[in-house]
Amino acid sequence: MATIKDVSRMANVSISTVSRVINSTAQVAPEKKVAVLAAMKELNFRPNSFAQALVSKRSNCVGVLVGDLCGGPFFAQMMRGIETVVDRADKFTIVMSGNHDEVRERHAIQALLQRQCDALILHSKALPDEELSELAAGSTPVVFINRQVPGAEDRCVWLDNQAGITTACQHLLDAGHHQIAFVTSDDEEFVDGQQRMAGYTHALARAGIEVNPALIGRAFADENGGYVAMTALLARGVPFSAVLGFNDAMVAGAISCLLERGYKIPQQVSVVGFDDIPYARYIYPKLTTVRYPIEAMGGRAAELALRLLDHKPAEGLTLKFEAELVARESVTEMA
Amino acid sequence: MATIKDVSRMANVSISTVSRVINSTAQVAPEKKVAVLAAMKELNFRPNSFAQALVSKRSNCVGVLVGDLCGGPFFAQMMRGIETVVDRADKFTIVMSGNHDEVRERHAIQALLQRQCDALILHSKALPDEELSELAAGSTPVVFINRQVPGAEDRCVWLDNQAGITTACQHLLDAGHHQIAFVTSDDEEFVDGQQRMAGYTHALARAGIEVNPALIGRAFADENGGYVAMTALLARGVPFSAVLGFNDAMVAGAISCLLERGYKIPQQVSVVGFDDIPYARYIYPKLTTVRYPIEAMGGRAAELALRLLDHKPAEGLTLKFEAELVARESVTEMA
DNA sequence: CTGTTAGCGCTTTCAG
DNA sequence: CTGAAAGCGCTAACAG
Repeated sequence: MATIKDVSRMANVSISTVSRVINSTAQVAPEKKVAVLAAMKELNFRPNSFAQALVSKRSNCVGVLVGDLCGGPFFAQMMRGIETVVDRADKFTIVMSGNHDEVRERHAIQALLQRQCDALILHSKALPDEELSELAAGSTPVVFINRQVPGAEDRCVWLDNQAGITTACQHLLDAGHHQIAFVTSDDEEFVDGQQRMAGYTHALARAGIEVNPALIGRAFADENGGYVAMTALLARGVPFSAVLGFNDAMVAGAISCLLERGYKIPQQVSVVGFDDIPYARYIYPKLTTVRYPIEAMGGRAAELALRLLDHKPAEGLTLKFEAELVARESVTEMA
Repeated sequence: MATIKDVSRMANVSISTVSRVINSTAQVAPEKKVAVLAAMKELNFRPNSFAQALVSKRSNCVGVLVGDLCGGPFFAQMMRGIETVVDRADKFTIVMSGNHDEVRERHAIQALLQRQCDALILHSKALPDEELSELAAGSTPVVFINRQVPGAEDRCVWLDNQAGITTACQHLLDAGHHQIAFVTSDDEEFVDGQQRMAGYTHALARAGIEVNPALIGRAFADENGGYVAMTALLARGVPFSAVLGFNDAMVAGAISCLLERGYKIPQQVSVVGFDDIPYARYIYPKLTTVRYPIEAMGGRAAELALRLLDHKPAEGLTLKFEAELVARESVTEMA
């Protein structure tokens, strides 16, 4: 790789001058500028980003902690949102997976910090609030996505889970359903789970319906879990005309289970999911769901991070997002 | 951030000694070692990776070019395979998306190179062979995944597409099907498409069946394309008892179309896909498909890259992979 | 075993 | 407008 020295030699100028044209950090005589540009092209020169980072104390990288890129399209979409805006700012994104594990999340954050990322965007599920707010107090700007860290509310981009489920549930209520089963996560510690449960309870309460515990199925929040939870629900024999799901994945599993047992969807049971994963429209029948605007949220988090690291004011950036209903074919009016 | 100097001062040793304990690059008196370790912990010292990279000419990063992390689980799984082995080697992975676009792929590779990645793993679809082999001839080790670059065969990790489709098709043939439709990509330039088409033709030929062009549906290789292609196929009115798909996504779309029109699957038409995406088992009915071992392939590519950058022999690493049949419920014997 | 020293490639004062 | 020079934090000879 050619260095700045090679360029300066070939262009017959000092390295400072080369540096100036690289960074347009000061005026340079047009003729010299031309010579430098020519030499750069000739030598196929690319400034060494490590040397730049070392001296300028800027890596031009924003580090991102995700759960698991393979767990579904969720994090991939989030990354797309982030990358789009980071890219536009001519910076890089560097990702690490925490796999929802405390030790690994901590390790990943350390690694990101050691790489001197200029800012961090964290989707941490496993780390305690204290640790996170301590991090937020450090010198590197940190923004949290999908989590409300006490004391760092102005750095948290989040979705109103409760309102989202309420929307979904209301849609079912509006269609005349009263016996609505809820298939949800079995992780009691999981804040999203609590909030969504609250949304379900809230919507029902508003409609004057009491929650029937027998209509709540819990399992791991993936397709298989949805299948398992639905199997258990069916075994209880308590009738229901609609199913609300913690997420589309669980709902896909639940639908599989229902279909296998000969239920007609939506004729016999209506179903609504949460997330609007890309496959939602290819599930049979096309899934009515509530859209998790994760890509937009990722973008917003990135904008916030960029503002913070530029010491620009971050006012005017909306941090709270809402899930909107996407009506497709898995819900029908009660007879 | 504390520097090596701070540590050396606190531990009353020279920076060289600190460097030695950091890298265990030479023996250090036990007492001093203890002192250094203590100081490092006390100061929460993390070596500046840019300084390390600058002087040692090693970034400990492997760069990866993917198509689009959001396009489905494919690249995410590939990344998981890669990250697992890169992580084990205590190195980092840095990803960029090329979005199957020539200009962006080129730009991403340049960016990766400028970041002085120690090695590159490329999933390039858009760049011409020449450009790729030129890259491979450069000083940074490059391995290609999912593409056979002439002259760099020992750096290409690939799937035998033709054999995979042949396997899938044979499964249908074995079940007694003779009229097998093929729903495939409409991109004639696309090598994978050509190879899979060849596999279809080959399997049929081997069974003494002539290919009927009216049984081939082409469209963009995603779910929507599958829907479109199937619609067109049905419109032609040529009977078929089974459908083979270019990938699971297309097949999901095709199934949607069939189901909508009241066809029973697999009773009236058997279906087999290609890829075994995670959702394959949640598609209704559970999809019989052929597994694309992309995670394993990613891992293999990473192993190869690691060997290359360590100048270790790469013999013994299998570069060619085969897709294996995963029989589920979307195929049935002909009456 | 240990300290001194010379850079890695680049940015940034500071004098001209 | 331009060049010289001083580092950024670290590793790797090279002498002790």
